[in-house]
Amino acid sequence: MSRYNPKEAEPKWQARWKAAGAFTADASGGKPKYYVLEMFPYPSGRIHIGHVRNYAMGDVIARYKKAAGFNVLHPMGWDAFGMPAENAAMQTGSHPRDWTYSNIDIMRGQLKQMGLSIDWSREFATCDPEYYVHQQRLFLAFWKQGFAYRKESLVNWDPVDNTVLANEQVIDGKGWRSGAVVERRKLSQWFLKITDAADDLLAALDDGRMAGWPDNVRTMQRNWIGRSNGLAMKFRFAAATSSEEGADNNAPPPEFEDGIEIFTTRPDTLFGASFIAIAPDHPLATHFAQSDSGLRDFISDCQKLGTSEEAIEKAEKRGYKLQVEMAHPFDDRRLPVYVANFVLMQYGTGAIFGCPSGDQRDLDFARKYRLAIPPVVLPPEADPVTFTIEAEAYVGPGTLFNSGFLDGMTTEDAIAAATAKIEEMGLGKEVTQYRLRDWGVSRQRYWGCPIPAIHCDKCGIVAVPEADLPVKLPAEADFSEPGNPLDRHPTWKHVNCPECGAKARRETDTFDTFVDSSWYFARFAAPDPDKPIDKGAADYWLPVDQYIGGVEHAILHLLYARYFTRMMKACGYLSVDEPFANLFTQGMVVHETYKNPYGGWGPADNVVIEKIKSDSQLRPHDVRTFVLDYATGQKTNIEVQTTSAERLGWMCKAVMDAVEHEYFIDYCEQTAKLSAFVLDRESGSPYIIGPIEKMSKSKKNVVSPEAIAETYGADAARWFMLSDSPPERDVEWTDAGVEGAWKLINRIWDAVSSSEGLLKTVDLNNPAAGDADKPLRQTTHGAIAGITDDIENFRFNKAIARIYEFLNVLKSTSGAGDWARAEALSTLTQLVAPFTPHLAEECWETLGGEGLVCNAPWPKADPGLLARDKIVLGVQVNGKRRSEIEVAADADNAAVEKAALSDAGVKRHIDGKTIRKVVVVPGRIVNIVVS
RNA sequence: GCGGACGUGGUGGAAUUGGUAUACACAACAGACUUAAAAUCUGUCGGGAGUAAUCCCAUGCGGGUUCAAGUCCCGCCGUCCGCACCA
Repeated sequence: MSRYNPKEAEPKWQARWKAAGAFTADASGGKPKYYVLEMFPYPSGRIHIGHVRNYAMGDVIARYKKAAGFNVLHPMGWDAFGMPAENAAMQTGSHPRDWTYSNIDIMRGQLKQMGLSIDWSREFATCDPEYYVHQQRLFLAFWKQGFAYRKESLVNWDPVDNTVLANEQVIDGKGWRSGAVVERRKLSQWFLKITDAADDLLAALDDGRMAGWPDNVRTMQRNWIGRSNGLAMKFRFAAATSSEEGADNNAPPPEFEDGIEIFTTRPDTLFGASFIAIAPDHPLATHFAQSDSGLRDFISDCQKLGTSEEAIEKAEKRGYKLQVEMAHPFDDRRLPVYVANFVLMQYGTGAIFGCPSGDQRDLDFARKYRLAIPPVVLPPEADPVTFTIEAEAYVGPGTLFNSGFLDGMTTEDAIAAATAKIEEMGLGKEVTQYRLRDWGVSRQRYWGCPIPAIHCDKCGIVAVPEADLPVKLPAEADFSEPGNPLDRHPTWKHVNCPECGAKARRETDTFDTFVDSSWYFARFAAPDPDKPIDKGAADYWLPVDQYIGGVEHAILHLLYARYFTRMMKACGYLSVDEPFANLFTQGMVVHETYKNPYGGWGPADNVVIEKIKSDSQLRPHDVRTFVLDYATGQKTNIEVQTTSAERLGWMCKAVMDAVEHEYFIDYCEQTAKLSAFVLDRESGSPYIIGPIEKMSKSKKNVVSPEAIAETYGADAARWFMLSDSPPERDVEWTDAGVEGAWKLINRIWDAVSSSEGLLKTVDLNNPAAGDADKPLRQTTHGAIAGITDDIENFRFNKAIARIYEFLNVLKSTSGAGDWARAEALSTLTQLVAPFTPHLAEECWETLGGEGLVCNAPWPKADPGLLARDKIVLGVQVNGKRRSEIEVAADADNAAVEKAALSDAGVKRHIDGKTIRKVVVVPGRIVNIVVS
C-alpha cells in the first residue's frame, strides 16, 4: 500500500480542476446562485497563515455550496494600493508598481498552491488602470449626484518631513520617521456624504436587511453611527463686570454675539452646569487666542496630540480658562468658559456645558479646576439630604432635585420639559445628531487612484471629462523624499482646463484605499470592459451571500462598502441596498513575538526555543523571574512588561546568566510573562518572548504556510488551520499540531486505499444492507447530518472533530458488509472534500467514484438512521449527577421517573430522605430533589 | 477614555444554547512492533482522598437567580480588536 504523496497529488488535481473548468462561475442552468467572498488581501509580500485560515474557510463554504447544487461565484483579487508600497519605494528605491505586482505574483502562486476553488478568470488588482478607471467613473457620477464635496479638515503634519502622516505614523505625538512633534494642519480635501445615509445605514441594521450579520458587528456599527437626539442651545455671554480689566479684548467676535451653541443629550441636568467647554479648534478659541499667548500655547499643546480620537480621549483632561463668562439660562449664575482638550470639534457643535455630577469626564475636570459640583439627579431610593457625589458621577436615571422648575420630575420628563423651555426662550431646539462624520477620501500620496478633478483658476474645480479617463498615475515619480510625489512631479499635474482651456492643475490627491475596497465585490460579480458594472450580471450575483473577513474591519470597511452600495444604487449601477447578506468575522492568527535586547524584533520562523529550566508542566505565566545576588541573597524581580531597549537588554542578560546558574525561576501567583527565550538559529542571539500579537510583517511574527505545504501539503495546512479553534476566535499559531493533521490525512488514505475500486463493485443507489450494517450506517448518516449542520453554521472545528469520530468508528468496525463500507467510505471522502480537497479527489479516484468529487452532489442523511431507540439519561440528586439510566427513547415521564428512583446508584442517595420533587426533562436529565 | 468581544485540563478546545462539564485533537507518559530510529497500533492522562466501590473540589475572581449555572443577572480582574490617513 502506497503512502499518500501530496507533492504529486496536489499539483495533479489542481491541474485537473483547471482543465475541467470546475470553478469557473456559471450563471446558467437555473440553479440558485451563491456568491462566496473573502476579504481580498493586501499584497504585502507573502501569504501568511492568517490568510490561509481566511481563504480555507471561504473555500469550505464554496465547495460545500457547489456540492449542494448552487452556481457558485468565488473570486479573488488584490487590494493593491496603499502606503507600504510607497514606504518600500522610499526605503529601497523600487517603484511601488513593481513592488506591488511582484508581490502579487508571489502571493498568487502561494494561493494557487493551497488548492482553493477560485475562479481565477475574474482576478484583478485595484491598482490596475482597468479597475481604477471605473472607480473614477463612479466618483464622477457620485460627484454629479452631489455625494462628493470639498471642505477643510485636519491632518497630522510632520513639520520636518513636510508631509501628512497617517495616525499609525504618529507615535507618542511624534512623526515616526523624523521624530518631530506633529502639528495639526488644515487642508482642503474631498469628502463623501456618508452622513446623508446615516439614517438608512442605521435602519438597515435592525429591519431585517442585515439579518445575516453577527450581532456584535451590528452593535459596533450602531454605536459608531451614534444617532442621538438632543438639544442644540445657545448660552449667552454674561455682561462683563466692572472689575474686569481689558474687557475690550474679551469681546466675542460678531458671529458669536448671541452666544455659544452647545449640544447636549441631557438638558435635564442644566441646573447642574458649572462650566462651558469648547474644543481647542473651536473658532471662538481661535479668536481669543489672537490676544492671549497663554491660550495659544495651550491650543498648540492640544494639537500636539495629533488627530486621532484615541489619543485625544486618553490624554489627561486639561482646560484653559477664558476671560469671558456665560449666563445660565434659568438662573443668575455665571459659568466660566474653558477651552478643553477633551471636547471634540467634529462632534455636535464643538462645545458642551459641563455637569460634573452627571458625567465622569466633567466631574474629573471640575475636581481638577475646583468647580462646583451641584447634584441634580437623585438616584432611585437615595436620600436627597445625604446624597453626594464622590469619586463617581451618577449617569443613570432618577428624579430631579436642586433644579428649579424641574424638581421632582423623572429624567425623561425633565429632558422634555427643559427642551421645551429652552425652545420657548428662543435659545435652541431639539436636533438629531450623529457621531458619524463624513468620509474624507483624500490622501496626499502617489500610490492610490487619482481623483479625477482639475483645479482651474477661472472655472474652479472641474471634473475630468469621461473621454479623458482614466487619469493614470505617472509612470515615474520621485520617491526619494517624503511628501506627495504627485504634487512635486515636474509635468503630471499641469493640464489645460477642460472647460476654458486655460492652464490648470490636476488634483494631486489620490483616493483612500477604502474606496478601492468599497465596490470590488460588485466588479468581481459583473465585470464589463466599458462600464464599472454589468447590471444584468450584478443583478444575478449580488448581494454577496457569504462575506468572510477579520473583525478588525467590522466598522470602517464594512460601513463604507454599505454606503458605496447605496450610492451605486442611486446612480443606477446596482439594485441592492446591502452588499453582504451574510457576514462572518473570523478571528486572527496570532503568534508570539520575539524582541532582542535592543528593542528590535526577531524572526518567528528562524528561532530555536530554549525553555528556561522548568519542571515538566511549567506554564508561561506561572513563572516569575528574578536575579539572585549571591552576596546578600537578595532577589530582584525582573520586570517584563517594558519596551525600553536598555531594560530589555538587561533582562536578556539576566536571563542568560540565570540559565547558567539555574537560580532564577520561582513559581509565583503573580502574573509574569517571561518564562522562556529563543535563540536566533543563525546568529545565536537571544530574544525575549514578547506578547502574542496579530501577525504582522513589522513584528516579524509571521509564519509562512509555504514551509508547511512543502512538508505536509496544502491539505494538511488547510486542515490544521480549521481544526481545534472556533473560526471566530483568535488562534495562536504553534508548530505542534500540523503533524496531527498530517497523521489524519494518512489515516484517511489508509482507510480508503485498502478498498480500491470498492465503489465499482456495489450500487450505492440500491441499498443492500442488513442488520449487521446498521451501527455503521447510523454512524455514517449521523456524520452527514452533523457535519452538514456544522459547515452551514461555520463550526469547522466541530465538523473536524466529527470527522475524527466518524473515522475512529469506521476503523474499529468489523461486522459491516461491503455495501455499508462503500457507503461509509464514499461519504467520508465527500465530507472531507471541502477541507482536504486534493486528498478527497485521490480517495475518490481510488474508490472508483465517478468523475471529480468536487462535482459530486453532497450526501443526504437518512432521517430513519438518525433516530435512536434507547437513550442514556443522567440522574441527579439535588443537582449532583449520581447515576445514569438507559430508557427507551419514547418512554414517558412516569416510566423515566420510575426507572430513576429504582436505580441502585440513585437509591443510595435518596434512602431515608424525603423526596420533594422529581424533575424529568425528556431526553435530557432527571433531577430528584430530596431533603 | 469610548465601543465590541473573549476567559473551561499541560495545550487548542467541546458542552445539543439553562439539563450527565472536560467530546475531538495536540503534548506527555507507558506498552506492542523493530537490530535501531521513524512511522503505526494499544493504553493512561483536571486536582485531591481511598485497595476499591465511591466521595470531595474544579469552567478568571466575588456575589445572586434556579430543582439544575461554563451558560442567565450584578460587581470586579485579565487579554484581544476598533477608534475615522494601516489594510
